[in-house]
Amino acid sequence: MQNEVAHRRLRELILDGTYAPGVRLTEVDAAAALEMSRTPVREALRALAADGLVRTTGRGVVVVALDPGDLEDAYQVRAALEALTAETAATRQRDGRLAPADLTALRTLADVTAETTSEGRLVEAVELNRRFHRRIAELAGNRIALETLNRVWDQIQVSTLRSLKPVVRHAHVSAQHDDLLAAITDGRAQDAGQIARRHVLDTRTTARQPPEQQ
Amino acid sequence: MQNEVAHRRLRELILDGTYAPGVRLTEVDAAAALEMSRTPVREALRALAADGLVRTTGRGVVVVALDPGDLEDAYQVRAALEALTAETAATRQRDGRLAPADLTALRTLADVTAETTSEGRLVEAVELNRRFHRRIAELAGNRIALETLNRVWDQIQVSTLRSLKPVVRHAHVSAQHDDLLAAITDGRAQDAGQIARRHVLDTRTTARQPPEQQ
DNA sequence: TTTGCATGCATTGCATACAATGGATACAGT
DNA sequence: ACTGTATCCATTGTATGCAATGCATGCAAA
Repeated sequence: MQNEVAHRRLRELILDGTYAPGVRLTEVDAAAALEMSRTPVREALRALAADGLVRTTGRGVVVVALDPGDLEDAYQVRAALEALTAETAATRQRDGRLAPADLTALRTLADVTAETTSEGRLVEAVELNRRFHRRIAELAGNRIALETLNRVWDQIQVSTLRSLKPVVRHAHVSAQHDDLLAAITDGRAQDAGQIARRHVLDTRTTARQPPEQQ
Repeated sequence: MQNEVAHRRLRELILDGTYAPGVRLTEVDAAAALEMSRTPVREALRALAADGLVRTTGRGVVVVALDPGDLEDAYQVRAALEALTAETAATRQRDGRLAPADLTALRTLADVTAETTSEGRLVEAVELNRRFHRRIAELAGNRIALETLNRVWDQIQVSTLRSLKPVVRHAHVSAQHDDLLAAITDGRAQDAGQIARRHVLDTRTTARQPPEQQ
């Protein structure tokens, strides 16, 4: 199905910054770029709007960036949900419903993320960091929370990508990851939730406003 | 725009139970029912899928109902987010950023909801209850949280509508509403969050599985 | 110079024709 | 009877034409 292809490809292009916030996309342009007719592209643009990644104006769609207030709100939502997933994952661990392999994989992911971050490979670090957090949500086994978090992560990512800079206190970030992992491993559910919330709020960045381009 | 009309009308029909979970909808049927061509209807169906209200099979869309596990997950997400919005609303009240009129309106809404519930007018009660909770989220002023909650509310509503029954402990529910309102009015943010979470989890119901119809 | 207005044009909204797909059904062979 | 297979048909997927919309541009009038 070409509309799914279009949706996936356009989403990639937005999340990796190729289409920056403020950039305008018309159906015909996107159709030409993806070499398909307007119909599937049109549906893909609608889907991106539902994802909150673009805003439809009367005149094509525009890649969104959250204003600083909305971005703060998004972090609050993310913190609440990641506290939930961390707590749930820890509970499942305590009840013996997590495979040991899951935790070692998470351990590895945390290590690789720390290394990549400390070396300043920013784009990779963003991707790995997201995978670490997603993995925890997956371990919680809450499908609704995972889907919701995916939306929020997307919106935060597109809004902060332009202002990527070396993580200043990367040792702090890595330590929080370690603490979180330890709490989950020990099945300390409440701790895990609180650490996750604290961590998300500590990594808040502010958005740069998008230039209303084209 | 007809696609918006189609989206709105189909959403209504699903949320009020006219199209029950498990019912299959084809593009042509829906187009005929709404008296428009397939194109806008098709977009509306896609939007409903993005809302999580229908699931697209290769053969038309099917009105979803969450299975018991997913429904439980949805309540967990709802509890986490309503804790956030209640806490935020209370904080704003404490900081004097809420208008007194907002709180009296909420007070009235709580009273009407209690009355309707105690009289067993179920459909109205569902609507009023949702408005009460939505109003609090609006007072929190967190747009992202409100949008996210709307999705979760929709999914819970469509999954529980078939099993509506008189609220057994309606006095308990009303008392929790009153407690929540009091905590917000007093600006007791942490209390408000905890009461909201407790309340949501106390009102959990279990879903009846949809018949795979037609 | 500025404001109002008309006109053109880019772009989306909608309808419809046609292609592709995949599930159901009927039939043949064992 | 049972299984495999060919065929049909319902339904969606895609392309494209035409209508509607609204923004931008230029021109005229004050």
